[in-house]
Amino acid sequence: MSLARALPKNRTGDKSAYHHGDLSDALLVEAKRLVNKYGVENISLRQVAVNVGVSPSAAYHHFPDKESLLKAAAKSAFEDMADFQERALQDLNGISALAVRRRFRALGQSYVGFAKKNPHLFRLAFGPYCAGEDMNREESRPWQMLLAVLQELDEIGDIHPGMRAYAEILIWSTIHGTANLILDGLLPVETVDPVIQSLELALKSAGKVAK
Amino acid sequence: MSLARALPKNRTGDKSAYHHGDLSDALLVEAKRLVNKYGVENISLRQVAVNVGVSPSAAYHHFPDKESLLKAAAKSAFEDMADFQERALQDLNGISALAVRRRFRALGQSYVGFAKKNPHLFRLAFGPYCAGEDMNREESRPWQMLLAVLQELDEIGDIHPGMRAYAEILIWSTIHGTANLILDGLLPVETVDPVIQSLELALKSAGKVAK
DNA sequence: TGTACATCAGTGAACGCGCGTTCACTGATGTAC
DNA sequence: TGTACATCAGTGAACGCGCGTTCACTGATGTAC
Repeated sequence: MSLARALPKNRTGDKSAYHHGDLSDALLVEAKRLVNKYGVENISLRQVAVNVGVSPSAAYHHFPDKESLLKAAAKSAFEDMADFQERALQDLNGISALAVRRRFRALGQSYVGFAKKNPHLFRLAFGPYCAGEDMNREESRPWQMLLAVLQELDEIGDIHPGMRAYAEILIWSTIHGTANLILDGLLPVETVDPVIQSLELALKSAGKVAK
Repeated sequence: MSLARALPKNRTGDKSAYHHGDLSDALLVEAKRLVNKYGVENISLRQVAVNVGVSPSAAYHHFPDKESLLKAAAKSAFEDMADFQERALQDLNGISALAVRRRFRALGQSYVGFAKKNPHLFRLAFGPYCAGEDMNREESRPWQMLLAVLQELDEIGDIHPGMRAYAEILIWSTIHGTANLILDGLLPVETVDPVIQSLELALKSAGKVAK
């Protein structure tokens, strides 16, 4: 019995189960696992199937082709990141200015934190397999979380009126850029805190921009 | 005679030349061309060689393996971007505050402009083939250009002392993030100008950040 | 409750393919005398 | 200037490989009567 075969084949643990039970999900999970380990360009449908304990052709009953599987994985990875950020905010309740600012920082830190912890998943979530079509910024959870925290930040007077309009986009770009540059080895991890602090500073008080 | 064979084989145009003349460079150029057309994960050493009019094995006299060729291409793509930015600054001389600010904007715009124009090359330049080892931020031309312009911006009083320390990193992160999000289809191209303007605003005047 | 049968979700062999790389080779070039 | 020869930079056939996908199949499941 091969190692791969020894993996559980279904939810109920029925050893002789011919049908997997939740193959669709199992393939997705294993695909993400392999992507995170080797990078999206280094994984094969066959490997995913074999690791799940199923023949490669079985996957075609659940996904029309490899690309579909990877797209599903990308979408799921994006949600994983949103979960990760949500967990980071979980214990930071409170309505004090201090609490609000802590939430703002946690949002940025968790964004970069997820990328650092799961670089290949992070790349998958944003790369060509997710971008476009059904991926909508406005409706994504990370975006919504950012909107909410900025709203709070605004309410405690931490956002200068002149900075309000493009605050979301400025912040998202900055944090996303920081995450990417860190993954590329072009910025050290330590830069994330100063960057976030600079953003706070920038939001709080801004003069008029010259022509 | 195949189409590929019809390509010029050397610099002097000698039709019957057995030796190419500058195969190393030709491979590099063609590799970049193909990457830019199909993305780095979709090109093969063989295709590069054939397009240049040479047998696949010939490449091994110039690069130990495919990875080396791609690394060289990545490095070259990065320099292409620097060239692109330099050209953008070329006609923006002058020492007036207005001229300085124009240069600052041009730097950001050309960064995103290059990415937009050559998305796959941009990704190659930053992806896993360039990151790390001999890629040094401090010494890279884009970084040096940014340093210079920020210095100028500082001299005309457009940078609040509190923002000076991390200005470079903040700006690079932001512009890099904007470029990436645009390529991913998560931000429209039009956001680049507001983002740059927000940055200017942010730099110019910043209060103290609360604890 | 038992049986017939349609449907679902697997198997496993096979396909053709293009890939990176190796190897023995050979034509062209440049240098020493 | 001519010749011998080492070196350089190509060729092309071959290697083994793993890939995505297809196909005819079959075991398991669920439903109608």
